[in-house]
Amino acid sequence: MADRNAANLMGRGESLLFLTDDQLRRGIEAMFFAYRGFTADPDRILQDYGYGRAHHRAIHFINRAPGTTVNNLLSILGVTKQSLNRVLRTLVEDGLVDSRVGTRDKRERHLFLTPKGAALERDLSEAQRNRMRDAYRAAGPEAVAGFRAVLEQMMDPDMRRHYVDGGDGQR
Amino acid sequence: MADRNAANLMGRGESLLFLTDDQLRRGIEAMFFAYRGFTADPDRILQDYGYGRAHHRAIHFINRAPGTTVNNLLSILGVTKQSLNRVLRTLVEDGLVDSRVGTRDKRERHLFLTPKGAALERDLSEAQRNRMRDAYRAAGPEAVAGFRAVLEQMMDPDMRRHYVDGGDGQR
DNA sequence: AGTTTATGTCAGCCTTGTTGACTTTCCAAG
DNA sequence: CTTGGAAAGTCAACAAGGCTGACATAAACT
Repeated sequence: MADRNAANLMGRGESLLFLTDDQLRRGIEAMFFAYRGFTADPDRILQDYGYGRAHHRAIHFINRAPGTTVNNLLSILGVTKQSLNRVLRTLVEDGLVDSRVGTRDKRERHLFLTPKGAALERDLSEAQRNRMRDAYRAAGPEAVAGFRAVLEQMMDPDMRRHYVDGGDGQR
Repeated sequence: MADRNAANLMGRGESLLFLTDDQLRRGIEAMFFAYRGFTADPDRILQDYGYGRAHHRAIHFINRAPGTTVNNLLSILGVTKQSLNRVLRTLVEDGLVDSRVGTRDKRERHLFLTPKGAALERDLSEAQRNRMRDAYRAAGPEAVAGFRAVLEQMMDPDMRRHYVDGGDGQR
């Protein structure tokens, strides 16, 4: 606690990186402010439908891995099944998600977006992609690799696997 | 909508960046998973105190700019005063935050961390800094610059000012 | 057949966001 | 010196989306 401005020499032979507390604080605040920007556009769209971020997340990952089970979704989203169920139920009721009983294991439900659900997904992801693309463009190509590298390190190790492979369908 | 895998040539003469929908999707998911990791450690600590993320955010920005007013905090946090007030009230009641009536303008309240509040702040920010430092180290120095550059672009423009300058105290 | 495990559902609670209505305190302009 | 408006705070009601606990059903394993 005495030497709060300790410098750090990186072992990669590339350059000197000063990880002062103030540098780290800026990184922390950058995450906070950027995440707000990141979710702002979808949030606006969702409001028109009476949905929230939880619905967006469910729709996103069902779209990425059609036919995924509820349990798989749970492990990705990191919420309780009760919490997810509430969101899923409204999406099924509103005809955005199709929930089909598993053939191999009838305990499971396989989830799919209906055409209506896929339409909303496109709206949401297009807005988010546009924001991401603009940020990438303004920051430049080298920045993108660094961005992804740091974020990947910031994840909990368990989550990294959901991130790297595209997420299984119904195997 | 026909050409979903459109390639993008960056105008910087540096390199070719392929911003496919899949590349952008990975960036989006990286943000989602990384933000969870980013908040996981503080969330655990806060639970012991019966506080939530809203308390953390208030404590963080009061620490960064001691003597800041409620209104300034509102513009940084982007919530309603009723929402912030509830959080602030519990922090004052619990003796973590000191709310002093302004001398120049007695309508304003200037906010400070008490020693007890500063202690919790250190706990929280130390955990978060450790996570950030580890991620930086593993990703390497070049990555850090890119990380910060992309995040800065992802913020809403209004927020960038709170990010760049350290945040005013009582001017 | 009976127990255990996996999965999904229902009910109720908490935090933290929202809006709306209102009061108090104060500064500053007419 | 009065009045208009900004800053701060309060109360009430509500919604989203976390949580835990209790429970139902299907499948799997003795």
